[in-house]
Amino acid sequence: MTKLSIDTTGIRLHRNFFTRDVLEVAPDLLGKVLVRQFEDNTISRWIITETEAYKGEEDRACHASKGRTPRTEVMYRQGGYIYVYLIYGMYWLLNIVTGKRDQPQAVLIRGLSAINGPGRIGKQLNLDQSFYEEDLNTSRRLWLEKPTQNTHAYKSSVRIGIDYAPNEWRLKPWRFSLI
DNA sequence: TCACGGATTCGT
DNA sequence: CGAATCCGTGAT
Repeated sequence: MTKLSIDTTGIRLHRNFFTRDVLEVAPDLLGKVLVRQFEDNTISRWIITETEAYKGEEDRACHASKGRTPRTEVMYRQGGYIYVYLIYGMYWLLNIVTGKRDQPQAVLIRGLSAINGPGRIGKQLNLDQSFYEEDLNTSRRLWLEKPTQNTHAYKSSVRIGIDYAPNEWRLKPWRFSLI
């Protein structure tokens, strides 16, 4: 007798979800599921609880404000790629590229269920430079899923750690978190 | 080739 | 509040 199994995993989010404007995608990522398959094939899932939007060359808090460089190159691709970078020589921060091609945007994943702080996320997920430009559509080690039941309520506030940016950009309420 | 500073975190 | 820790960036 064959036993039927029910697939309880969510449905992977694909290109069209990420190719929208970052200010739509950043809050929409709240409640979605980040999935990491490690080297030993174990799979972990977390709910995204906090994000920040970085939008275009005009946004002085966005790395792309320095233009197209080897580091920011991936942000100019269409949505659905991973942008990781090392900060303070210690932490790999996880970003998701959004928007259409040549619209340099990304969402910083700032909080996950049970993991607070972007630096700790990179450590827990064991991220490194090899994740730069990882394709969320096809990757077997990192992707996102739409959960069977979603959460909606969230709040917005100002972004953190960007005191170097002029007030016009520093004060944008582009940080989103589940309530 | 060099100097600077950062989308952070932790301990004092 | 200061240290840890190192690479990308822009200037020399």
